[in-house]
Amino acid sequence: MPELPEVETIKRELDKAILGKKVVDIIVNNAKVIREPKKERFIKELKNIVIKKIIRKGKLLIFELSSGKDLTIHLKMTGQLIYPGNGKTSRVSFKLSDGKLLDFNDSRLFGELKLVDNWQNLKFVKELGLEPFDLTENKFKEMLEKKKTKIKILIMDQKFISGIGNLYANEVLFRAKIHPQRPASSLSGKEKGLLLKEIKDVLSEAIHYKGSSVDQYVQVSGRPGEYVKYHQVYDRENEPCFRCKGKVKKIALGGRGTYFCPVCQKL
DNA sequence: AATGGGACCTGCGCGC
DNA sequence: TGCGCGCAGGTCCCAT
Repeated sequence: MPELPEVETIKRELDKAILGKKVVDIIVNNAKVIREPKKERFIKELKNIVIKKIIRKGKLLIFELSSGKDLTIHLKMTGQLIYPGNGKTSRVSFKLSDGKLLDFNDSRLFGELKLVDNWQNLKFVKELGLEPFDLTENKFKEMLEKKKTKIKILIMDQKFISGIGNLYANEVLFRAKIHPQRPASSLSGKEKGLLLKEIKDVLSEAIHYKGSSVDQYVQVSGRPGEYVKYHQVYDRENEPCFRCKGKVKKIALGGRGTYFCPVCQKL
């Protein structure tokens, strides 16, 4: 499931691979992933435009185009961007001016491609919380103060803070020794500070290792990301905690698999 | 207001 | 072996 580190990895690779290139053709194998406008207009308005700039906001990728419009890409759970692609399993392929394909793969069809006038006007973007790296300790403490929500649910809320999904939420809380069901406002000042530090540290490390290849995520090159090796709790139910040798526990929280060490992370 | 559940989807792994 | 089922989780939507 691509979260901030995976999308950032993709963004950096795309900067090197396709920036400044022209889209010369669009091959649509499944129109469902094109959310707006309709397929015909999407193709027409993308043809012969140049990719001027690539931006990441939370888990969203944005291509700013020479036409003045923007192409936004949300990978959701199983989206992949592959370059150079072969077009074989793609939902949509973009043929570029270098003759190569940029493939958008997405087995589950949750992903979203949108061609919009201005990405900043998207509701999703307007409501998006701050980037973790833009947060100061004081600001973060203030944000947590009145929130009674369970801390894990809160840090996965894209309106609260952008970029953290289920995998990294589990990892971050383990490292900060905070139980996922703690009410956000119950954290001490020290815990809040440590939580923000671990959010930044874990995300930075994951970017360094080019993301976590669980499920379908791969880099643009098709290679896996290496951060899985460093996971402490995610997908480790009943395996020993690396810190205390207790057993990693799995519970459901907000319908999502939640992994933690009940010894290290007290309620 | 905040929380919980379902919907959207497909592929995989499990149990029988 | 093969089939059917449950589960995986990002986001939106609806009900309570």
